[in-house]
Amino acid sequence: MSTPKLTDVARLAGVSPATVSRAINQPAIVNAQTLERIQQAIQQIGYETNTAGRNLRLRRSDALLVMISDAPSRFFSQILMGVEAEASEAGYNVLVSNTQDNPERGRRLYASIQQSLADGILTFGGHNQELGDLIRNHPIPIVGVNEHLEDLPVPVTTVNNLDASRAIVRHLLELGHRKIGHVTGTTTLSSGRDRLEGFLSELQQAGLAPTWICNKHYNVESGREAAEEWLHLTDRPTAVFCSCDETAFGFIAALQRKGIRVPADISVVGFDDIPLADHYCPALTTIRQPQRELGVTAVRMLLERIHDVEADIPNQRLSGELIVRESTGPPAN
Amino acid sequence: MSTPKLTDVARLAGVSPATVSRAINQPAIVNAQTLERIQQAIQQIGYETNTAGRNLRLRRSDALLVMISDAPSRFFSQILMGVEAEASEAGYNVLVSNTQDNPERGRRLYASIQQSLADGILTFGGHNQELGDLIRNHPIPIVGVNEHLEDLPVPVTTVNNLDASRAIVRHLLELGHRKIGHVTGTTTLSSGRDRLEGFLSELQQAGLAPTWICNKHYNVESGREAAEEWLHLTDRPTAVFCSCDETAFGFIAALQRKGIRVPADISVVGFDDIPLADHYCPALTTIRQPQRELGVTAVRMLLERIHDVEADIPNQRLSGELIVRESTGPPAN
DNA sequence: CTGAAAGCGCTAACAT
DNA sequence: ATGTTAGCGCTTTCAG
Repeated sequence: MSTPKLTDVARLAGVSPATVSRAINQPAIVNAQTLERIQQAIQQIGYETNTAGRNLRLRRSDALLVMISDAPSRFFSQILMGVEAEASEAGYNVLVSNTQDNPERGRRLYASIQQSLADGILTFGGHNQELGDLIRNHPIPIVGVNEHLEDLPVPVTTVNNLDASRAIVRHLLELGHRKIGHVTGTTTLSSGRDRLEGFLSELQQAGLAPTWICNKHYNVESGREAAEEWLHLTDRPTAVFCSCDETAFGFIAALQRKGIRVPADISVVGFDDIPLADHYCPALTTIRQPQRELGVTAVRMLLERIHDVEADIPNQRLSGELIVRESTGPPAN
Repeated sequence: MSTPKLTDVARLAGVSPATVSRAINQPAIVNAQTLERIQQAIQQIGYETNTAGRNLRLRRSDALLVMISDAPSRFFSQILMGVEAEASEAGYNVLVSNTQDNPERGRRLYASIQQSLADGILTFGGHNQELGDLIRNHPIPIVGVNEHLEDLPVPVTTVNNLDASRAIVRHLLELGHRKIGHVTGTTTLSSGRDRLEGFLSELQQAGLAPTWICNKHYNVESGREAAEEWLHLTDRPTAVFCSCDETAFGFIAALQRKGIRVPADISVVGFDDIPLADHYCPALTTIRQPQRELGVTAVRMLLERIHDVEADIPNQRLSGELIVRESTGPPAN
């Protein structure tokens, strides 16, 4: 005998299918004894609601779609755990898809919703033109994570990159540094721009100009490349804010290879606080991002959006925490 | 007007719904001109197949479920990318779920299949009793990744941990090391046991006994703890094989903090080849795991399994590659 | 090669 | 409080 269905439960419990459905979805409105009988029948027969049947009837999917880019290393999994936990809590499944870089992306996203493959979409990273056009024409439940989606009417959750970067600069200033540099992240992404802006504005507020701005991306290689540049600088900054931990590691490793000591010769700060940050040598001063919370928040916003696509949902800025470790100290002379 | 359905296309094209269905699913058997007309109608009206409707009818889901544990850092995302790519290629969606540590896991897994939420399951890491009982009673399409599922009749794809570990030991022997130690991974996992076994067997073959076995887990902290132990050893190994890169980093960092130089004072090897390995100081000698390929292979096996649950699918052992970098060298004296 | 009809499993009016 | 009825969108026999 194949998988039991609602009808089987109904027959066994001696009630109509509709009552079983009610017992499952609105137990409150069904007679206590009947409910009891139905629940026993469900147990006995091992009944499980068929998702396809329910979805077809309800015209929804109980699923959230997570769009990721091809570079999921940057604490993607941590955020995903938060997403999964919160979605699961709310009775949603999590679909993962990687068409981020596909030009056809916008159309496919929309299709996912339209064909009730997913009830809402979480998108990591930037966007492309197609997506923009699409969202403007057809409001679909969609929320951005980590990065702003330019001028699109899409609510977004991010860490407060501006404040965090300012805190870093303040920390370095307090240590006595006056010549401070920044290895940027990807500045086509809002996080990269915000971190740069925070860096610049706090410096400016202290009446200082940046000693060095090195335009790079969020990865280890960038750190190594930045180190090469730094070594050739005539006026070297005594402290450098790297836009993410990986970049900081690449930067530090390349410098150490040349005999430069951190923090004795140069102070280095990262951003993210990946697990390794605390165990590097030197342990890395950095910003702790609330990764899991980012995921949780994103899902909450998305669920609101699903509930009411037109709802005005404000962007959420979660605060990062400065973690001071060994990689920063007073300037050399 | 709401989302167009098959009927709308049919009406527009002046054919029956059945023909439209055929045009979509078996274009070959429908008249070329009719097909043309239907395709135009689809374009015009912007039709997308409704997944729930199709799934209900076909009693399947077009989805694969990925079960993950709460510790997804260990190159989880990389493998997931491989999974996503291959699944997507085959027309499947990827669901992510995190009930790994939940004792109710087995039941829920089975439910996922039964209620056609997913057509098959990919499970990362070990298993629990419930899952075992379940699989024995109800064969469901399920494939393991990275770790063997004990004595369960579940095909598994892993890197060849034995051979890789042997290659590491051989490399160290060739450098002249005779006192070699191993910081194990989690030995309740098959990968941890296999790496240990490979280590031991290759040493034995060289007529040597292990100088040091330190029982730990796959994380950075383990590396730090192992370093503490190493420092208190009276007979210190001149080379240590850490069961993963993160452990190696934690180990190296803790040693460097005490003024021990790698590889001058001690050689260290990792396992995995995470992006940072090449950019650490010293760059880490390690085993490169074919992460993406692991994901791809797992999906292929799972699809076979879905096609025929009883099919006899052999385990796949992918080979790892020894990458020699700076963290290993000849022994001190 | 195409159409008519039935039904996958479920839920929500509407009726009692 | 429960049953009856209809139908979500699709595919697939079975006829023609």
